[in-house]
Amino acid sequence: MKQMTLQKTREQNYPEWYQNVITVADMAENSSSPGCMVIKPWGYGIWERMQRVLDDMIKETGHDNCYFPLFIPLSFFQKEADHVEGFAKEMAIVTHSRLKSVDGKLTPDGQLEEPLIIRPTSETIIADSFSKWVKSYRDLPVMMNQWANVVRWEMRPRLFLRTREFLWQEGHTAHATYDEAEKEAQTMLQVYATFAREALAVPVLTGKKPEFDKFPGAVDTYCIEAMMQDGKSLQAGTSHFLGQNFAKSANIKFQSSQGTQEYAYTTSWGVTTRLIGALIMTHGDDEGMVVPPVVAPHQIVIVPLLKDKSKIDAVMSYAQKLKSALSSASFKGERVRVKLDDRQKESVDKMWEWTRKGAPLVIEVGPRDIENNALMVRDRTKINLKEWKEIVPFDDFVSSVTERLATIQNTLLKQAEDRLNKNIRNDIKTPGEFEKYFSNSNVFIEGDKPSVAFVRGKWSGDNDIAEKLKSMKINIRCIPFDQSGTQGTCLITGKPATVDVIYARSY
RNA sequence: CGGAGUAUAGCGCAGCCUGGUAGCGCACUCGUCUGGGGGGCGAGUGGUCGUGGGUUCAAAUCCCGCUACUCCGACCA
Repeated sequence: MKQMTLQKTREQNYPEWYQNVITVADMAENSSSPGCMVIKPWGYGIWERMQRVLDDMIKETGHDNCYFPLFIPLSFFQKEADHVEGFAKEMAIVTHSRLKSVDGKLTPDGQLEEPLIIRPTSETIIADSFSKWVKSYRDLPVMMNQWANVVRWEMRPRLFLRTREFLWQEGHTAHATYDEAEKEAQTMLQVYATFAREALAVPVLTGKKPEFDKFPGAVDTYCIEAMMQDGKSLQAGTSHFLGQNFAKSANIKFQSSQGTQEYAYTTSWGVTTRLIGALIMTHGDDEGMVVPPVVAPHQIVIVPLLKDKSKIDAVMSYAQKLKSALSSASFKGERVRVKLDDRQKESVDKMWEWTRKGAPLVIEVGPRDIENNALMVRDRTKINLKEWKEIVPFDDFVSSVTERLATIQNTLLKQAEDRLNKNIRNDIKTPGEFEKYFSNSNVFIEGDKPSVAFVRGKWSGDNDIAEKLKSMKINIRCIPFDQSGTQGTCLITGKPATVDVIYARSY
């Protein structure tokens, strides 16, 4: 008899299902500090894997890691008008430096001359350093990245998707020319798209944000957008071409080869722990989490069956033998990550725990397997099929493990890709059809299909449609790079239009 | 910050209307039988019922305030 661990399936209530997955996979929980999360080992392990893979890609493209302060003087934000306006409503501000006891109550004391902002993003403070480092065109480009935490005082937090404090990487670069900086912003967006696809098995659309939805202070904002299982869009990464805006406000100036003084062109780009949310909503199922092998902290979990006490030693040494046999196997250039779960728990419970956590392969080994020199292999992506469990000869498993992990990674990508491709409507040509399509105000899943997903259609380019979009609860997610160039009708205004955009509900 | 809801054991809930000294399922501990799709049987551990006040002989229960959380909106990665 199958027992449901999740309280809600995706079809019953998608937002609750999302929370349930995080709980049953033991990835994170709400902290007693309001709006903040505790990232637990399985969730943090996934983040560490993301960091490892992406960090290599960032370094391969010529960037170095460094670290800038958590505190940013308030005045720095005043230097860039759009920037301060964009972030003003969500800042945490340090105004005091100590506590004193007043009538037994601890009260802030030692007011600071100038308040400090806990960084919501680091453009201003990094630009300040860049201005000291850059004197000559020979000092350019400067290509930096930092892994850090940031704080944005969100009103309605949701684990991984929107929390007051979150972890991210933020890259910041400065260049001598417009073209070079623009190219850098594009390059890093492609790095993100490749990372999402190949490491996370999350296919994304790439494009540019419309003018009214840019990063505050940017000339252009590029983004990768992923489709969640409920058809909503999640911005999974952004890359900004900042032009000379921050260079001018922070005075990043250099002498050119012609001897003239010029302002640098800067970029910034980032991805966050929100990607873990993207992973859950892309691959999770009604049993829990499913983690793609590339980012799985443990790709293979060995669960020994130890109930027969007379055979504990034999089973454990057989499990150890398996673990060491696997240690020579590799996947995508890295040693295969194997966990032998020897905790004092019921083996069936351990098996289900790793299933809920989404470990790609769970291997059970027991007395029977020693006799047959075999193992029981469970492939997380086949949970609803008969082949979920499979008895495999020991040597066959060891020699096939790389291929098995590759198949799981590919299966997850293919599923996500199919969902993305099947749920982009290209055939909506008039405002009437468009309004009808999005008339369903609540997003939900029917069977395995979202009720409402993406529409690829025309936009006139008018920037004063924000109200109209808001009333329909949709956004222009991006202006895709691959434009068709065809003529058509703007789905919002009804005017003639040539620009293709992606319309969708979003997180 | 606006709208709605919730708050009782680690988790999910009942009890509240009609006040009388705390209950169920899962989890956890011990024993036992099981054993590769989430066990069975038996015995246990665990709660000043979110918080402050009021009514009452008596409050989880009735009244008032506060806080937190969840969902919907606005805002955002």
